Amino acid sequence: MEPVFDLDSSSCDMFPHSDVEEARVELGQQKKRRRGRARGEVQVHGVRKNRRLKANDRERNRMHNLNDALDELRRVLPAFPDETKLTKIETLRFAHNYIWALSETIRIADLHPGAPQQPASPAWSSGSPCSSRRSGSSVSSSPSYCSSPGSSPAHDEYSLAAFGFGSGLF
DNA sequence: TAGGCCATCTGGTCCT
DNA sequence: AGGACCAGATGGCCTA
Repeated sequence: MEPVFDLDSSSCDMFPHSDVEEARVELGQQKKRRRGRARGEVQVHGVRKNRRLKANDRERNRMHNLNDALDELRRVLPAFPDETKLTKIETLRFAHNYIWALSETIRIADLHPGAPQQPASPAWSSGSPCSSRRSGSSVSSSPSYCSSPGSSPAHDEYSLAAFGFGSGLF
């Protein structure tokens, strides 16, 4: 039922256009092969096709910008030695927890000006957010992640666990 | 091989 | 009218 188009071959002549080929070459140069739904699955012609191709281009750029922003976010988050890159959802959740933990640090410092403070950026000596993330349990279903706006990621302790360390990421 | 993650395409909707 | 944003669909890559 589903039309099959081989994107890596030139057998798809639904869009036998040079701009398509250029995009393919460009993407290839960018180390990423074109993936996902085959272009030309839905027939579009003339001006409409042109608009579609431009819209695809913009959408691609938009997603690239979004990914760049995510990379920026990964860079300012505490790094993990020899760790693989956080996934998108992990990055967002970790950032959420991290911000919360920093806020807590400030709050506690305000409450107890003289007391020694936990470092805002603890040394990641043990555990990692990724060590368990690909081992069975889904990140998105992790029980320790709190998505409700008013509550904290970890209510009863301020520790690495607050960042999602230890028992799964979040 | 199944499941997770991701890039891309696509059409719809909203905004300028 | 055209661009931005969004969600669904699709299929490739990778790991357990």
